[in-house]
Amino acid sequence: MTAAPETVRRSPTAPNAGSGGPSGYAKNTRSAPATRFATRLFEKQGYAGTTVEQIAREAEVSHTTFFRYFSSKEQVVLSDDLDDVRAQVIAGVPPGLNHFGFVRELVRGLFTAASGDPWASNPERLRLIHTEPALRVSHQLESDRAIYDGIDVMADYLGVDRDNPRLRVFAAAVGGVMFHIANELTFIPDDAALTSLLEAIDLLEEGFPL
Amino acid sequence: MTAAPETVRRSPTAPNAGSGGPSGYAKNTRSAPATRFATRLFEKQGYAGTTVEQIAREAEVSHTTFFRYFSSKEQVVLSDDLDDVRAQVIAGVPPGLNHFGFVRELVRGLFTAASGDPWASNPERLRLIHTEPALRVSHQLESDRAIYDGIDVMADYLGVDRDNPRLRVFAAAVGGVMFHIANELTFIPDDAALTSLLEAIDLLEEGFPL
DNA sequence: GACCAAACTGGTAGTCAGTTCCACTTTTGA
DNA sequence: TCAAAAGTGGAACTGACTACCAGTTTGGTC
Repeated sequence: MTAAPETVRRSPTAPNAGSGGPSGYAKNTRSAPATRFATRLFEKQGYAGTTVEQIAREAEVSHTTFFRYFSSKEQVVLSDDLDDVRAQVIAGVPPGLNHFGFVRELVRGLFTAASGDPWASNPERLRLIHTEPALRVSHQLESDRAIYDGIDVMADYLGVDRDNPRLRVFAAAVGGVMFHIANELTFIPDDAALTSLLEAIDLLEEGFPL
Repeated sequence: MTAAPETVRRSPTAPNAGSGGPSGYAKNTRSAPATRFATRLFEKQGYAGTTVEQIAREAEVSHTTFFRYFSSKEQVVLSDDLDDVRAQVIAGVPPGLNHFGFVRELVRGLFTAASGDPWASNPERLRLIHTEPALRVSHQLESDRAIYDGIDVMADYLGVDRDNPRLRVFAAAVGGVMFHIANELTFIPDDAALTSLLEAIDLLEEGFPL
């Protein structure tokens, strides 16, 4: 019955902000240092082999404080600060497209946003998400939530009912495909990766000839 | 560096087998009692509100023993004994179909198998998987693995390369769609549910007209 | 500059999942 | 019948995560 603790993202003044030199990541300014230390430790000792205690020690905070900034160990890796950018991308899709056009614009925009952000496209981060089951699972859950939100947005955009079963199945197919490709690619977000994503959407539109 | 503990499924003689009366589930005979007690407790106290300790006590085993039969708390809910049946279904798909035909047969067969198994189609079980984030996520991860295996099977069946990107994207789309529908439906596995699944495949084949 | 409330912090002391180790008992089968 | 194999429980541990609480820092305000 315990309420699921939502992703904590308070706005404290600065947990230890100065102690790590200039950040280098566009990530949340406050929690960036812990994130950087964590990534370094994971790289050296593996995800499971690194304790929250160690991360906290490196970042020179207590583990209590660590959990004030990240709702779980996983969130050090998963969380980014792209929510606003994502919202902008969604709002910026030009009107008049059909469902495939809408999705293509969305994919292009979100991809560009992610690859422009050093933390979101950090290769070690992506490797961890790809490799570590716990991370992969949570990441997938978050992606699912995003897709569910996306369905509503797309329904409004297209002027169809949010419960339209065809739309929902369409979104599920897109989601499945995007997620699959994101996991297949070693995921250095370059042009080739974007091309793969868009070609997959072409396949959907063509009804999957083999 | 700790190796991920694979889903434990030993074959012990009988952890407490007699103590619960005749099973009623087709589930693994040995672990069935614990499963049943667990389900009952989850129903009463919620998933998070029930400790492994309590389940073990109800089943009259130690918590050590509990973890010998289930690799995690989640597995009490998730695990089933349908692996053999699933393999039979896959092997039984008649030859000569194209990729859509193959998938339709597979869905039909797997659906029938699952709905014929009292534990796999147990409504409380499905409700828990649907409701509890941790369960939902692990379940999805397992399904992902199944789809990856399915890709290889389908590639062999169709006589195309296992790395064929079109095939892989196709499988991902099918997986996404099936999973979505399985989660949308309150999932009493009746004829209507099977129809929804098959109609979703039709949509894929038609290239998603809206 | 003194003062107060709000925001942050670290420490302690939990709970619970999951693992390891070991000694003991039961089952099995030659 | 007796030894190996399989199964079990207990104790002790690790690590994520929470609740509580007392102390410090910060940001206005007069």
